[in-house]
Amino acid sequence: MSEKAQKSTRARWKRATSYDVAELAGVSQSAVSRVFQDGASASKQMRKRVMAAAGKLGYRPNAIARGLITQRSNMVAVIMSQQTNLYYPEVLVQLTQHFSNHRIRVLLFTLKSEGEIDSTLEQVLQFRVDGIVTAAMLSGAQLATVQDANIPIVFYNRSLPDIPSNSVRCDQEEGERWLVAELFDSGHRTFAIVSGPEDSSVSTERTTGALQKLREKGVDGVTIVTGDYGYDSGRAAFAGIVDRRGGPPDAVIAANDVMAIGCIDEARESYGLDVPGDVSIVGFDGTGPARYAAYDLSTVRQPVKRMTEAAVSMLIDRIGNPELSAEKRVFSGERIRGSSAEFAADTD
Amino acid sequence: MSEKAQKSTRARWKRATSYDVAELAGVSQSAVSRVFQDGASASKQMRKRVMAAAGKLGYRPNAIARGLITQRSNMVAVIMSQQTNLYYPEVLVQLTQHFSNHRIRVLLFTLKSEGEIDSTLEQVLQFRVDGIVTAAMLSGAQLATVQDANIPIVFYNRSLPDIPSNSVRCDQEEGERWLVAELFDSGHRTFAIVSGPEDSSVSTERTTGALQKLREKGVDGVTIVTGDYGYDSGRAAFAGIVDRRGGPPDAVIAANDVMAIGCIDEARESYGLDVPGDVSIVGFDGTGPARYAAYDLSTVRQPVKRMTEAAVSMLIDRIGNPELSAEKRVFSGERIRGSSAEFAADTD
DNA sequence: CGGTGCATCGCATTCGAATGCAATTGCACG
DNA sequence: CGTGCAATTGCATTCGAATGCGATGCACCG
Repeated sequence: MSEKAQKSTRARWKRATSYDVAELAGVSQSAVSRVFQDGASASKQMRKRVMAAAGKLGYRPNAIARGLITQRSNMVAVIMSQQTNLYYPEVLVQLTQHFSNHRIRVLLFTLKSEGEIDSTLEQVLQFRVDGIVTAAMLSGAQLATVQDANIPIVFYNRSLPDIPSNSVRCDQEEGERWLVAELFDSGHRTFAIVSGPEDSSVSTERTTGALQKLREKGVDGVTIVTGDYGYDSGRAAFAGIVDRRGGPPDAVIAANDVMAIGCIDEARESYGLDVPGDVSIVGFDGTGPARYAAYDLSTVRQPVKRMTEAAVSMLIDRIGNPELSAEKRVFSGERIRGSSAEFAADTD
Repeated sequence: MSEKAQKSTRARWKRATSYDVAELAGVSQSAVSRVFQDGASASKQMRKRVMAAAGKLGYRPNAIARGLITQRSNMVAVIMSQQTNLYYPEVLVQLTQHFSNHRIRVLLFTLKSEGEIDSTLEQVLQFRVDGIVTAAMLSGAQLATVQDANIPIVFYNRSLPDIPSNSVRCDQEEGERWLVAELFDSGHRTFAIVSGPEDSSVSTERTTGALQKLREKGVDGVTIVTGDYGYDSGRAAFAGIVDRRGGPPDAVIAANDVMAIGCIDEARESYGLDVPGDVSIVGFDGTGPARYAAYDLSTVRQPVKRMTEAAVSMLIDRIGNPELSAEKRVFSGERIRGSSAEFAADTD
């Protein structure tokens, strides 16, 4: 299996090409090409001869060369902001899995900051990917660039309002409205919000949803502090809230689970508060740690599996037929009732 | 920016090529090619003319075609088992970042099971990647296949003993020895181990390291149960341990942080035990949740940043010079002393 | 036995950019 | 103003596989 010197002894090793295989098998290059294709016509004995020669030479079709002639790279770009990826590794894995079922590979692009998008997009376009899934926001001009290049694109968990584009997302606002309603109905009256980074559209939506319902319920005086989705920023945020209000609110609505956990730890450790006895804290995402017994968060779980499936099939449909009109798919999150639901019993 | 009909009105849209740009600019295709290269010679005015024409046509060099002629795809494959990726999303992000600094892109391959490696490897080879980083184990034959194809490969957190190959890893055994020593020296005498899946080489190494030190200290009667690196399996494992022993041991050594957390929750919730008062539980990895105040794990943090940097530079060196001999780099983990260190004070 | 049709195969061309070599230009200097 | 050298530029070829078209072979039918 590991025999080396097949051609020149020392000269730079060259990989076998379809011509080499053809020569050894005594057939034409076209024949070799056809044997390695799915729907191509080749006789049984031809297959056998070619495969034998190919095996002997360790030949493998060159996907690069194939892509050049077929105009299909069989690669899609997945663009993720650093944050997104850290909190939803699951998304990336699932996308990759689903694409691979269609014999499509994922070329990964991560962004340190939003400013990198332009240069990243340039790279994406150069690699002639067949499509794009982006979990980072694009400007209208950037989207236009992609569309000019005729590359199908699907937005994951974000969408450009009023611009025809494909997107798959979880209804963040609805989820927050539900969380707030639960809290209010179980007796909570004073609220604080820990939002994500300013430039996170997901965070903006969540905050909007929460405020909507709070206004509807007639709650005002809501304290809002900003975090960065990280644990430490959650702890800092809770301290900031207590500081600004001169005491803890009835409930804290964090933009994600990790910050919610940070808030809980800070409340318990630094302020000696009972959670959820003295203060209720809710998160969002429904990722692993939300289930840990020490926290048992009320949260909203995104249906990642169905969302990624949807994104993949939407993209693949559009790769096959670029004329398909734009479509936006919105999924409801799954409501997870954790310990904060006990608040009512404790206080009423 | 978004003007469409540049050529034929309805006919299938074709992307601009270097020939189109050359024609519009009134120069040769070679000139265009050279303008879009780094070290190529082209006069200032040539650059201006070409760039103007390119801008007008929305031209972008085709990385696929370039790869065909230069024999460099500027892509590397990263292979991860599903598990690895879920617990170290950080690794993937960092690898991608570092590679991108060298203008190299990551083509991602994830494995549902070990059985998929052969077909995956076939894909990897077809895409003519310039190199491979694998966080999944390869058999000797599989490694030979890759080496026959002359593709540099670096193993991440695993290595084939006695086979010359490049690897970067964290010294799992050393880390476990340290954890065990700490536990023993602070008075713990009875132990249990929660290992990872059978086919995880990382788990095997960790268990080995722990058993080494335990034997050295003269401890026997160690209960070993198997988990799958997940939270629930951690909880189940702790229950299994208590069941098999007829009571809790002084300390539990989990193969990763998540299972350690599962053990803690089970100990506290289902058995009413005080952790770390009644039983100490340690993990491994030093990922986010280990720091949460409710757990405050003693663990070993892998120096992910330095490890990924090392993997990337090792691979890039070997892409540039395939003759470089094999090298194995081993990093010590960072010892993190959590609450289990308090055990001594509580019991002595 | 001649004719018809289908499956199979080879030839030649194509995809888009890089590059060795030769031709040309530009410039400095004597 | 001629010579020499270096920087530019164009020409032609190359990378490796896919594919339209024509040629061949074979089976089957009347």
